[in-house]
Amino acid sequence: MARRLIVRIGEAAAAAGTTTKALRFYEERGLLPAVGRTDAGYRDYSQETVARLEFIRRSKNAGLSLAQIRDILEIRDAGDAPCAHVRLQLEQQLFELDRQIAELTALRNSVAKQHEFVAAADPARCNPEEICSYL
Amino acid sequence: MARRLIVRIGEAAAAAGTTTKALRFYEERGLLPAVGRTDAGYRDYSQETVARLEFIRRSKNAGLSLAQIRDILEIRDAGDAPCAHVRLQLEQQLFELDRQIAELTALRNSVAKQHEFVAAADPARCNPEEICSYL
DNA sequence: CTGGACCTTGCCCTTCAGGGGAAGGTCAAG
DNA sequence: CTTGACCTTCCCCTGAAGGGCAAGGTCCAG
Repeated sequence: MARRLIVRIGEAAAAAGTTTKALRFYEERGLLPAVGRTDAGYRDYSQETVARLEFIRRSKNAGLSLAQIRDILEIRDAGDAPCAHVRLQLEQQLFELDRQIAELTALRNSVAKQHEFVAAADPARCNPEEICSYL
Repeated sequence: MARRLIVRIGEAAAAAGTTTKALRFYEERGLLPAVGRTDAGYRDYSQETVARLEFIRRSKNAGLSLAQIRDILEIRDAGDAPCAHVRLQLEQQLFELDRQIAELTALRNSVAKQHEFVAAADPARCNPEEICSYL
């Protein structure tokens, strides 16, 4: 049986489209389990871990935080299907995104109004004591 | 002529609805000019500075950064009306807000789609090797 | 004259997801 | 044998806008 060559951190990082720094950081944050080591102390990643990195990348694309991703991974590691939890996370994420969008939109409208005023303004009528009357 | 009593930092902060820490920070960042001191070294704020703090608060409400606010203040301090610059800042701010809103909206739509899938999912059909097929 | 409320500077801490770089060990090729 | 490309841990830095706390000085009322 052809034992797989070891997968060093740089290789795993490149395969996952990220950096060695990120991989160590994920490990520290509990997203990657304690990984095997060579005699010299080099990390040796399995194919499984590489798949895990794929998952992490997809989750990040959905805007999940590392903490949220870690929670999902923990459920899967406990042997359960994380579907229900993932659904909850996505619901919260939707809620949060809606909140942020609403907040930014409100700010945008307010700023647009101020911009209208200042665009129509006569600098000579600005009161220096207010610094700028349109803000 | 009744000389005004000194306005200490705590008083000025309270009047502006902020904290002493913020006032020292603004000074350090160049938003407040070097302020008068009493013999004991206490800062003594003038009525002008309090008006300046009002302006800073209004600008922050428009989502401007301290750096942007400082630039506007510098123009006013140079003796010019900052209208044109303020208009430019507001335009950039609008542009930036639109960009952020578009980005969040795109993410929201993508997440909504994933949520739909996971909500209709059968946990038994989840492939453990992918962690979660819906992310 | 003493207590408490205020002020001063200076220093570290916070969130997030790593990045940069030092000091030192290891591995394969020439 | 050496060189260069890897790897290890450790520690500090980023950005925004301050917050918290310590050690010490000051002001005012009782």
